Amino acid sequence: MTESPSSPTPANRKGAQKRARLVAAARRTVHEHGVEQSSLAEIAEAADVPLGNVYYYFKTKDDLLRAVVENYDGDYDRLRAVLGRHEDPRERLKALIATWLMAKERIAMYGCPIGSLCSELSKRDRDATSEAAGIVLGKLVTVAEEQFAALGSVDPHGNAVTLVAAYEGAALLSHALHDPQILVDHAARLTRWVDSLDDPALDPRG
Amino acid sequence: MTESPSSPTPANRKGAQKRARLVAAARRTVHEHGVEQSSLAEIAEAADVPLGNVYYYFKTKDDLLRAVVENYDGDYDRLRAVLGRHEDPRERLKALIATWLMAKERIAMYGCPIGSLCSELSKRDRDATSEAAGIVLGKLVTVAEEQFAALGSVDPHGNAVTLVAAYEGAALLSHALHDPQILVDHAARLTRWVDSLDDPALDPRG
Amino acid sequence: MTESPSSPTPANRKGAQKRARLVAAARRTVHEHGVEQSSLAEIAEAADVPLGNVYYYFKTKDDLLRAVVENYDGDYDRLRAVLGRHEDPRERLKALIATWLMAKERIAMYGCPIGSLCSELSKRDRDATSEAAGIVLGKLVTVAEEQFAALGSVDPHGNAVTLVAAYEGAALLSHALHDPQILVDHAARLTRWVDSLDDPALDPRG
Amino acid sequence: MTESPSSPTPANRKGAQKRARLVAAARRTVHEHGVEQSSLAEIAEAADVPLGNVYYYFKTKDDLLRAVVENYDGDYDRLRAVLGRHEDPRERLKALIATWLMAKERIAMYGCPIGSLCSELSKRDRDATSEAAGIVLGKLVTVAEEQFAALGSVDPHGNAVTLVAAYEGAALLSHALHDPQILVDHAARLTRWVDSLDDPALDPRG
DNA sequence: CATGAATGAGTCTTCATTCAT
DNA sequence: AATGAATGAAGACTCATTCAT
Repeated sequence: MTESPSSPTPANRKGAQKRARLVAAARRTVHEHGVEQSSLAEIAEAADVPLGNVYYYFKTKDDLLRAVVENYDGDYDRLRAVLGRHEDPRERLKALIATWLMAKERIAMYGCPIGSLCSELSKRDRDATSEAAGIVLGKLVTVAEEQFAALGSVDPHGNAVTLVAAYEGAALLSHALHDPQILVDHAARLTRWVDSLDDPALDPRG
Repeated sequence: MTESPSSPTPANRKGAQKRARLVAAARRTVHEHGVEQSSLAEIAEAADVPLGNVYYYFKTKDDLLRAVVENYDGDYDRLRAVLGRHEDPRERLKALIATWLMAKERIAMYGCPIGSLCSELSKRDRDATSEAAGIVLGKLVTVAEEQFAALGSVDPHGNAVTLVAAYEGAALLSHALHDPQILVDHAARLTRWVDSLDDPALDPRG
Repeated sequence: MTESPSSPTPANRKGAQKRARLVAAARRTVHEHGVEQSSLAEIAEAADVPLGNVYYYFKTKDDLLRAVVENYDGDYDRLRAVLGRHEDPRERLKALIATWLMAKERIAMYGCPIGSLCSELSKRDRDATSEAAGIVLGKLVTVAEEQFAALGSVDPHGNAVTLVAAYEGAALLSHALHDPQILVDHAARLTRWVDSLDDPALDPRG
Repeated sequence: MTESPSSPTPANRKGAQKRARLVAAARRTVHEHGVEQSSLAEIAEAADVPLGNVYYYFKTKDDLLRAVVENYDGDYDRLRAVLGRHEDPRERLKALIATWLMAKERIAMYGCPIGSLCSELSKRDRDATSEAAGIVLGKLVTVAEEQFAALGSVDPHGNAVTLVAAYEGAALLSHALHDPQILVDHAARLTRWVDSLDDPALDPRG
């Protein structure tokens, strides 16, 4: 074996599919049951892959978890594409908030996938893995920051952190209290905030 | 074994101490290493209690976790006492925010103890246990809500949820990005917000 | 759990017995089948201990192996006692050689237990463990060295190394060729050599 | 698959090369890491042969190990050629001893390749394989025996066994104690012994 | 009440070997 | 002949829980 097929070429179509299936199954299972509660056996079965075969694609469980994080990372490409449809940065921010709303049921049921992944991975030893999730969350901040900067915000980073923190907090509460409405209300509030941003006097960071 | 000594009388002082030591050790260990990473053996050792003896005080690991949650619940009594020192509800809210700041190092290192406990317990099977943590978080909302109500807020619950969510989100980001400053900044922002509340026109929920 | 019972006190007689049984079973199994071929399950069964219980006494397989090495180390106390029965160092050396002869059948069948353990452990990663066996072999050299020194040898260490090497080599050949006679012949040769030592002119190292 | 190409003809030059590469890689890996620690995947990668392809050349791992033993066996042809350069059998024996000295660093690091292979293979089930290594060691004895016979020794076989055992023992000790000097000293001692052989009175075998 | 010891199901991981193409 | 992929049987190790004393 030369190397684990981290980036499968079109040559091994079927292999790439299986790998993708494993990552998808892991992503779903980990979101629903948590990192420690998701055994490789369970993930393998969900992906319809024999347990022993998992190790052909991922050397360790941490390796698979890293692939899951990378998979979330890949979501940002799609997110940017969605945001790109809007000219106005304010609209882009509102579109970002809207994406959270779309997943409100799953979030209320299982929490924010990235937020809880960060939480759980940070409690694991392997450093590389636990850092990865934080980086992904950092990218979310960056995406928001770009919009705030385009809006001419005085403190784009601060605004972005505020926005993401508000979302993560709402997701956590919504999950803890089993109340999707919290997410809805928060999304509305954040949308209103974004709408008010052209008036610097109303910036809550002001 | 007749019954678990949930409320130890003065008769078994030593027993109560042991129980308290176990809960304290579990609280600390679980915060630092996570629920699944904290074995009963580890907790027992940290509490200096023989492993076999743990089961006299707690029938199962879930039982111990529930006691930890109750222990956090007990913190509210102390919190109310602290807040009670101030007449002005606005000062009380600011005192609440200040308590978060005091723990900023541990929070940046291990996350909000209650928030991450909620997250982790929700992924466990046993329903009773997983609910418990959410209730504690709900109480934090209630404490804040009381102050907002005293302030004459139009939507005290909404304000309270906003406040707690902002804190939990900031804690999560601060933890994920290893940056205590995020908590500091957020505390300042929230304090400013509370200060602005006497003018209903500035309520961001307005 | 405070600590693995590395040195069981008389208090836990039964536990100490079990531990000893495990070490004895491991010693036998490892000698006969080799380190890698001896699974903990096999050893546990040979010791009549449930597999899961093994880990109460030894945290890892390496830990158990280390105990086996220490067990061989303990043999030297008995060996010294045996040698102590003789006044003349020459007689002691001959007694040492005689002990090898007594085990000739097992040696021809499975090799020298210490020699092959050294060989096998050196191929394992964990340093502490692989060093241990070498130390035991070193002690055998030391025991011999003391006798050569008492004999007034010019190079007691060199003589001791020669003696032990001759034994280990004979054991290896005897094992590889399935011929206990090699050990017998070598023992005779070494005995003759020891007998000739009073005459320095005949020292082959001379 | 028709038959394993045990003796590859010029027709499949490339195949023969691959096979040779596999044996060489296995020989090196097995010497350094041991039989059980050397996985086929590791050997295949060291030989730059795809794992799946190994089984075209060797039906099983034991098969490959047998080829490694045969490869050591082939070394004797070269050894005889080297010894053949000397007329005097005494010189030949000294040349044999010199070959051991040349490898002293690797021997001190990993043990005698043949000796440890014998040790390890004898612990494996498959009889055919475990015998093979012993045979190779036996050939070494034979080579030495021929020289002793040519010298007119009274007990050429005994002398040969003594010589090889001395070497194997020295290799084992040198390896166990991480001391190449042991090999150097022993080589010197054995050389002196060989030099003294014309005088039967000095034969330590008496 | 206390506790050293036991238990057994479950988890990750490795690897020789086989198979489909 | 060649090879990427598959497979399944172990093996080491963990841990909540129970038991005997």
